[in-house]
Amino acid sequence: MEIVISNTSGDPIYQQIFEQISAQILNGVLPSDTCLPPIRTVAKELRISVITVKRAWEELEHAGLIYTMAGKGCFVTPLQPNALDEKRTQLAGEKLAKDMEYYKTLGLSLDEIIAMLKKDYEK
Amino acid sequence: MEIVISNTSGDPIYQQIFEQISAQILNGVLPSDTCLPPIRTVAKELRISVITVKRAWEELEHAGLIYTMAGKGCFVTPLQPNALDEKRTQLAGEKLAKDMEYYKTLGLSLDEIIAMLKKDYEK
Amino acid sequence: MEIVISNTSGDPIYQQIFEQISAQILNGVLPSDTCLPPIRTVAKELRISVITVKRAWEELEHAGLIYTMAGKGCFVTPLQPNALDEKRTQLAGEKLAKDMEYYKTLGLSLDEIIAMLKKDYEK
Amino acid sequence: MEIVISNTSGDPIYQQIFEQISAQILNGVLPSDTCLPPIRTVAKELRISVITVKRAWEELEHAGLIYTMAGKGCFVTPLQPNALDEKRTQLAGEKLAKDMEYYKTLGLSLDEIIAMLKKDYEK
DNA sequence: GTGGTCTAGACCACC
DNA sequence: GTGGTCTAGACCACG
Repeated sequence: MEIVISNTSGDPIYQQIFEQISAQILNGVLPSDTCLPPIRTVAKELRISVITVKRAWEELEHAGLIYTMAGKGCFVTPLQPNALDEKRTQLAGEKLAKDMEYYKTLGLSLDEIIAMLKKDYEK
Repeated sequence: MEIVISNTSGDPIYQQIFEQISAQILNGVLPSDTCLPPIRTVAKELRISVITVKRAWEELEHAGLIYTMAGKGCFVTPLQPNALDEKRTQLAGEKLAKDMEYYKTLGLSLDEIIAMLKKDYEK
Repeated sequence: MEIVISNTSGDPIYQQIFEQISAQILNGVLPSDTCLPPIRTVAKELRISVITVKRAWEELEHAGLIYTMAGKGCFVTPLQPNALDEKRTQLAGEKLAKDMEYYKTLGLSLDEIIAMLKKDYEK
Repeated sequence: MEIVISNTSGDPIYQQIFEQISAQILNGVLPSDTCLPPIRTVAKELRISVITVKRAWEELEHAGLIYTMAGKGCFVTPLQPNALDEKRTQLAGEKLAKDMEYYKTLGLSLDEIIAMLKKDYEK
């Protein structure tokens, strides 16, 4: 399990953690019922507050990606492969739909967008 | 000149204004040397604070899209068509590059992204 | 707007606040776009931490019952009457379904439950 | 004697056990002086800690539903049928009274509650 | 002035 | 040992 925090990105730390963990769950790196490391351990390793990690864990639980057993730890929710796929495209879809509006008001054509996309994807 | 503000989007108001005006400049709706309306007028019409409009204008000036003549008003910066295009793709490109990272960590393939893109674009 | 906190109930404070405010929104006591009092004010009045109030507000926002405008305050989300009704019965329904299981394992008949219900309702 | 544990319900394990055993005692499935299995056996079968089972047994004893004979085991307390009934309605009544408050603050009418109740009961 | 985030440190319940 | 809750106090962004 790997987490990288950027202090310059502007996004809140708990959200960066959420995005990275959720991605790892959704693309199968963290399989069902995997036990996440204790929040205090993560906090120490990342040199951030326990509260901040907990906040990220809460968002994950709220999104239905992990479940908590008091006194034991937090675990990856068992999800059917198609449920995983659904969540994955849903998460990406929301972001993409929001950005599309902006691209369109900028007057970019669909082809222009796709061209830029391909260029970026290879990096 | 049209601006629509959403209270529920979560984005700060000044940024919503910036995005909409900049888009109108970059896609040619607002041609070179067009005089923008006084910030007090805009503030009244949108029922928001003058400070907020000022902040948006500042961002526009900082981006080199408008220039201010003290006592006279704010005007659209004259730009060569290719300069316009460059800024346009630059702005879109920054956003797109940032989002791409997320799509990739989610494990989406290029084809999947393009498919979703096409679907959204038609709406 | 009235909030009563019980330290003996065992339920966390933020949840008590959430339940009371959500109830007031759902039964129409707090109409659309009502501005909630600042979290610091509520915290002072209830003699609890700002964080605890904020936590309750977050849950309300997550439930789609209020929306936040940074720098201005928090407001009741405008909802169609039927949407209100739907949320209301949904919230109650979840709790009720959970309890029903227990009543059934206790071997209570439907009539027994209804009888107790009527007796309690009048209090 | 059957016990089912849910890791996702959020309720503590010892409480889940308590609710299920107490229900079985109160509705007569476990008659007077029945000997409960040793806590170590239960712990093994459910793959949980002995401490957790012990905790549930303690709650049962505290509720007057079982009694312990050191070195011999735990047994169901002999209760008159009407005493059983009393405890049963008392347990259910406490829960129901608590929930009623919430339903009422949500503005649900008695008829609405009963309607939902009937619908749920059949499931 | 408002809310948004992060911190450090404490106490409790559960296992 | 684990997570759950609450506290007080700080800094920043928005309006």
